[in-house]
Amino acid sequence: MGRAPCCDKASVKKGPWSPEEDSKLKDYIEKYGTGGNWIALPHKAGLKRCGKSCRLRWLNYLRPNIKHGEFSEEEDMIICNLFATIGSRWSIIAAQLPGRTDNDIKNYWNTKLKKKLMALSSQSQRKPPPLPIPSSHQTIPPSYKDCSSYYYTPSTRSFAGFEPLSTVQSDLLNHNNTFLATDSSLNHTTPDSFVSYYPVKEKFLMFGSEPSCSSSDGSSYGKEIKQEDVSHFQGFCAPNGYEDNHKFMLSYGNRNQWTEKPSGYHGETPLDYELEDVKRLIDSSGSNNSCNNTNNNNHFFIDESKRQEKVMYYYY
DNA sequence: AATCGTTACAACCGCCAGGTA
DNA sequence: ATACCTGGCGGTTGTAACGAT
Repeated sequence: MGRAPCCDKASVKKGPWSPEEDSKLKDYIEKYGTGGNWIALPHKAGLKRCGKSCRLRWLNYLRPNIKHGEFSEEEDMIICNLFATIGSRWSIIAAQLPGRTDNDIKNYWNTKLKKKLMALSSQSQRKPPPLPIPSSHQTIPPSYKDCSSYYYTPSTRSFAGFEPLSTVQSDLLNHNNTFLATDSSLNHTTPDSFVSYYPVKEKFLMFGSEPSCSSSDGSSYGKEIKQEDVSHFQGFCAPNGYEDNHKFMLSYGNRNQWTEKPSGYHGETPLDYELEDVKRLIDSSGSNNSCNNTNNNNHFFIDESKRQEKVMYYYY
């Protein structure tokens, strides 16, 4: 059999927390900790609240070092990056933003950031410029053959190659909209190599993941990204014009290859704004952005030198 | 000043994975 | 082996604050 029920829902208080309740909860946790049992905590602390409610109140509001107020452009950028990479996994995103909670970020995204991007999107109702795509599906611009990946700059209509751009926590990618593949068909069987696909409506978007900072207070809240969890990551996908039948450019190690849409991929998009808008937002924060988080527990940092290279897309 | 619409955010709800009896 | 609890998470809702008319 299991444990006793967590609380009698009929007798617990709901709704906004009063300053007295906040004070009781804060005092209790500062004195005794949570004891690893949120369900028992409210009774011990003299609160008529559900344990879940206490936990939420503590994590989202009362916990030390919680940051409230405006998000910086740098934070915007990190959120956009990670959202584009892993979707709405707010707790993971929050773990990269010191002092921010998943709830905070979720609210911020839903109420402000998404609209900001949508507004940018509506400003640019335009087709992408024609691209100098290689005629063969199996080739890449010759001058970039030595590059692990390359990207297209719309403003200059040019390509540039770049180094392996980023790493990503492997378990970040276990996401509905993400596909992992060790590509045996390409004889590329390094255990930690994989290809990942991130869809964006009509175009496809690949952000090199920018795992950065661990949670703000060193608590267990959020997931820490550990270096050893990281696999080298190269990924790229591209649409076949505006059709559904997308071709994907795979890029990993020194290999680049066009391929068919992966089986099992159904292409529902997590984003409904344009890649360029996201990119513009990221670019708009300027070149002096850096992750200044000095938390010594960080396992990651943002490599700003790679930021401009994050977005790659290709048409053919 | 009153009303209505919008925004921001705190809190709740329901689901799930993992743990425990 | 199984039922069920707990903690964690993402989605959604409720409401106070604010702004426009």
